[in-house]
Amino acid sequence: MKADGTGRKIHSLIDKVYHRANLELAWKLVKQNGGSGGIDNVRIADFERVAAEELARLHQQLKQDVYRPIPVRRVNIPKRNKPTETRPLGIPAIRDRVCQQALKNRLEPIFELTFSDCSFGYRPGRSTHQAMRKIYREIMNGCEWVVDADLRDFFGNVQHERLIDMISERISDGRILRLIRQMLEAGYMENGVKFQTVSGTPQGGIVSPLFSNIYLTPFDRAMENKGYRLIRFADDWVVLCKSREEAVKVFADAKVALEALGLTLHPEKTRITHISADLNFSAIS
DNA sequence: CTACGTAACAC
RNA sequence: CUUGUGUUACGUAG
Repeated sequence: MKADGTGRKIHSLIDKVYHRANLELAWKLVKQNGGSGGIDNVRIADFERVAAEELARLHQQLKQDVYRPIPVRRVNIPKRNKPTETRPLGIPAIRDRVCQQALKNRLEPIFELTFSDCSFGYRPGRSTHQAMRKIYREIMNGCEWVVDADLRDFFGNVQHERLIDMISERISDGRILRLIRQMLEAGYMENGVKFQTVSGTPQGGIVSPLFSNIYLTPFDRAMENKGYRLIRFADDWVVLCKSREEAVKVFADAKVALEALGLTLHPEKTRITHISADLNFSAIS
């Protein structure tokens, strides 16, 4: 183990994680089969025995470096605001979710230290409320022009090689890096047909939100280095500007920074506004 | 602070 | 077999 090996090995983190997943599954099972008679103790005991076996197998596979994630199950759900459009979820198997949780537990404390102060999405101790407060503070400082932007299919366009490069700046354990690569390249299953994944990190994966912040941190830094007042929540970000001219420049610079990551702006959800309309992360469009 | 549960919000 | 992360509020038990 190298510099990042100060923490526990990933397979030693599995136990706690699995306990949670175990209970969650047991509960689903009870709800499915129980119905009238309440909790069926026999079924839970039976389930927990199988779960314990699965856990032991997972430990063993990770220790011996023979663990392979299976393709995620893809299901398209309608978007909240627009019922016509759908969003592809990639749902990993329970066993793989357990593994991802253990991975996240290990990666998060390391990468939290590298994240920018302007990043508010999916981060412990940070909320939309805090992001809003920062926006209002900048408006009070005289920033009346708002660049309001969204990335086109961000989760689907994460480039595997770039992401792994970024992770390897802090993680030198080759086993962990191989594990991440396998998760990214596991592919997906839709209507019983297997597809390969050339890019993207599955929406529904436990590590995906963390990956999204790792992937966009170079963008955060690039914008900060230009002196822009960026506030980012996942793939949704705003820059507060003192003039319309500055706002126009933000677009050009953002485009360049995003291009390096293989990302483009969503044209319909990206615009410049003046603070006459109200502003928040939900009512952006 | 931990564990179980409910609800809401963001993406 | 509609997922995930994060935040917040509340209830119960330590």
